[in-house]
Amino acid sequence: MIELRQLRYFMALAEHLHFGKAAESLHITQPPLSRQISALEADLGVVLFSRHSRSVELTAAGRDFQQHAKTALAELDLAIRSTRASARGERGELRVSFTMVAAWILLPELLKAYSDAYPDVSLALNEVLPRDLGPALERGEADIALTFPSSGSKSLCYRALRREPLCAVLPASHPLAAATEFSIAALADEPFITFPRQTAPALHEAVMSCCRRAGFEPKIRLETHLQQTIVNLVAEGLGVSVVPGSMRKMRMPGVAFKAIDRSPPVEYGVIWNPRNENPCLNTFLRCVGVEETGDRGPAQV
Amino acid sequence: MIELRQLRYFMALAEHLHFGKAAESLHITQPPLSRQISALEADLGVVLFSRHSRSVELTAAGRDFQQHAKTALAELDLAIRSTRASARGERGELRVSFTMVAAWILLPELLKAYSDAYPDVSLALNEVLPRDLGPALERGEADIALTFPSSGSKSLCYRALRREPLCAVLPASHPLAAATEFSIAALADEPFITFPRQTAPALHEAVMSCCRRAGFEPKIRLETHLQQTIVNLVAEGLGVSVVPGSMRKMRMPGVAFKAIDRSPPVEYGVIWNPRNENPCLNTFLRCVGVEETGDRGPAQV
DNA sequence: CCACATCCATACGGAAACGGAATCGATGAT
DNA sequence: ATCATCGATTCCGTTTCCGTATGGATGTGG
Repeated sequence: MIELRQLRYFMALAEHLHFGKAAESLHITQPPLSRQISALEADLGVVLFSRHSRSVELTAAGRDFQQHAKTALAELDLAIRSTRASARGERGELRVSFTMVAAWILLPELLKAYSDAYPDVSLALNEVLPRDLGPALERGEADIALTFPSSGSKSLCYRALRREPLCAVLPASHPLAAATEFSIAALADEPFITFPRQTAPALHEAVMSCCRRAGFEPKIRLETHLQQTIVNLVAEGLGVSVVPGSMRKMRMPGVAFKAIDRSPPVEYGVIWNPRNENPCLNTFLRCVGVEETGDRGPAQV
Repeated sequence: MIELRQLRYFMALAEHLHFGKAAESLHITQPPLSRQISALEADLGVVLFSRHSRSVELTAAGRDFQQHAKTALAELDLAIRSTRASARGERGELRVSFTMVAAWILLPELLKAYSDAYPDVSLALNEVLPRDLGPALERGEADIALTFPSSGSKSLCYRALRREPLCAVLPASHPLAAATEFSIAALADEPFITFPRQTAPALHEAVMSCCRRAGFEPKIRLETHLQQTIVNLVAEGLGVSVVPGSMRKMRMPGVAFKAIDRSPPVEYGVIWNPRNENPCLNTFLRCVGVEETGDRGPAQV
């Protein structure tokens, strides 16, 4: 059976066309080289070199073998370097799941920084509902999720990356839309558009405490999952809402955003599965400033 | 240093994802397989398989390595098969030199038969003057020559393949052109266009003996090397000539070909260098019906 | 013409690598 | 709790490989 040693020896001899010189370049002596070349020729059943009295030269078949062996060895070298890069998380695939809200504030800058630092990692983006992030990470269908803190499984890790205040959103036609002074308490009697609690418990709690602090319990008229759908419905005049401040970036016509005094911060961050062995996950976490503690503790919710 | 054995073992394990089954498929026991995989991982500095309690699976880097290793092994297999084919003369390059005259009669059928039988041999055709055939073969610049017998070097081999009679060629405007009865003796006083003797001694001798048998010595007006140039000059009315019968195929307007009674045959064949190691030469010779006697005797001239 | 140098092939001995049998340790299954 | 499964480890006999020394063929220079 042919071995790589024989190929390496062959390539050296094909280059030097002299057993002594080739052996020297391989840091071995001449007899082993002679034997390995003979063994290779015997395995192939083909004479690769014609040994004349004063010269060694490649046969036609030898030149053919040299061509192919060169590409085979190059392919093998590529395999080694590529695999090492893969293991270092410098190449491969990272599957990023995110909710639309996170996309507005976190996604662009994080992905820009990461793909600049690791251009050989292909990014597979997938926007999902907040409630689907946890299961996707658990099942290994995604490597990292960008969203608010999740009350998901205890086996996932979470690190906060950004905080921002909430803001009220109301139809542009609403009397309060043009007011210079705004207090959330003014919305006490307005119909609210919110989302189911289990979709994003932390965000839901922030919205609720915002209202309670102003002394009222919101009257919920509609519930839908995605924040941008909420803004869309507000634009249609169906109600008002309280959403993360970065939703302003939507620049949706027909709505007005209003800052909320002493708004509780809503937090965004990354969630991942510590059992995930994708090396690109480590490079990503390092890139976004998460020091890997190595602990596999549960997510901080 | 990585060896092919490790790649083969790796591929088997990557396929079976079970050390016992993979070892069985390799006709070895499990311990050596474990060791070789470990050694491969150590050489790469990369963990290729994640061994869990009840399952073995490829890591991301392992999948990457599998991809590249597969193509590298395929390239190597291609190298082996291609090299063996090369050695059998089933692929490679055959450099065929020939004179124009041989091209009319020998070249098409021989090359058709050969390239049908050996489609992976690329043919490099090169038309040369007869006097250059021998040196080209001697210097290894050509593998085979199609021409008439050469008085060239004693180190070359020759085998006859075809014989044909000579024929006279004269301008269409010549009084003899339309004659039904023709004898070469009628050209005794015509200016002849021939070629230098050393260009093709055997053919030259045949032409001369043709005339002498008719009782005259040709009056040579012009000499040029190539037979078709001779026919061109005859068409211009510069003289007459005696050329191989297959020159009729030129269908040159302005000339008439006349059969010669009891013409001495002119012979065509192949010339090659017995020291030439190109395996395609052997397949070519076998293909055209030359049994290789293995003797390295001089050419039969 | 003969001694010599060059170069590849071959013979032999020690070292390293390999494969096989037995065993260990960990993990699920019954 | 017992057993079965599976990969890792240990130990040993065999094979393979490398290095030194030598052989054999060829070309060179005195």
